[in-house]
Amino acid sequence: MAKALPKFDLDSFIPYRLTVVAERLSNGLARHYRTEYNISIPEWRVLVHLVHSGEVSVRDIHRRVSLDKSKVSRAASRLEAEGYISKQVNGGDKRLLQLALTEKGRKLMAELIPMAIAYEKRLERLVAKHLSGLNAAIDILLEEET
Amino acid sequence: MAKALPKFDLDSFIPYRLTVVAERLSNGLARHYRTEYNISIPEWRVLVHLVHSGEVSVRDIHRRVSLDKSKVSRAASRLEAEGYISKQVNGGDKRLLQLALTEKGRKLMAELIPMAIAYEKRLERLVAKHLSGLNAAIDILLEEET
DNA sequence: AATAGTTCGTTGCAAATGCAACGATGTCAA
DNA sequence: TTGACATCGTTGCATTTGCAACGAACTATT
Repeated sequence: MAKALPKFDLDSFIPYRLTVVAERLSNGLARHYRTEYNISIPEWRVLVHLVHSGEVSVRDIHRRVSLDKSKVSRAASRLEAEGYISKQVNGGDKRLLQLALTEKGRKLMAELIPMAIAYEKRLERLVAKHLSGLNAAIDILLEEET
Repeated sequence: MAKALPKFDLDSFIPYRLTVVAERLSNGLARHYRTEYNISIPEWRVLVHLVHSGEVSVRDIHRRVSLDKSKVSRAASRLEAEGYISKQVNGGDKRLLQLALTEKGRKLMAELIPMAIAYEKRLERLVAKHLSGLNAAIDILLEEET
């Protein structure tokens, strides 16, 4: 006879639930700008960061938007190849890059951002009643190390 | 002159926030059972599903646990190679497999599940005040198609 | 019984990922 | 100045991923 294992329900397990819901939402949004603009999620994050941040290094982005620096580097290369951003070495510290949106990149974001905002508004309407609880919980979990 | 782009803050963007927090929590937990037992997240999900589900096909797990069927298939192969689960063809419908925990697998889960429960309790304590809002919001987002 | 269509699990493959190593550059102390 | 050490962005590489295609097995219609 096998001894009984502790009861455990994956469906109510917070890490699992968060992963599944995050995948759904990210894919839902990514579908929009992936199929129409051929932009991946790492690329999207880099672009977003550049919108309001002037000239910025790979390291800045890496720290700021939760992306491995190799991801940032590769995303930046693709974006530069597409003409959405410019890359140049910093005058002061030559190890650093200065990434910035090009005009083409700015035009792209002028389309993508409203789309993202609309998506977000829709989500917020959906969870309206529990939005503050959701955000408070996420904030707590994000502060917690590990 | 560049025209101003719409204001957009990634840090308050729900899909982004959920992705980051989900990654943190999953990695936090996975570190435990990856380094000590060499079990990946897909493997973990398969195992969990088998605990309370008797004999089950790849398709069942795929649908139940939000894993691509190729992921389930590969996870199952690894778990079988390690001796944690058994695989055999269903007598009735020979396309289907019957996956089941072995005794070794059951012993493994007798250690992993309490660890997961402890982790979850800790998370629940952290967000205690906002737990119901968090769960309600996730439920809503999960129901929503896309 | 034969055919067409569906579903099962596996596999091939291109792309993405995580991580460590690397060269180049910068910092700091002796 | 020199040398040891840290940091920047890139790259190499093994692993994982997502997706489509596949053979095998089942179903349904004729």
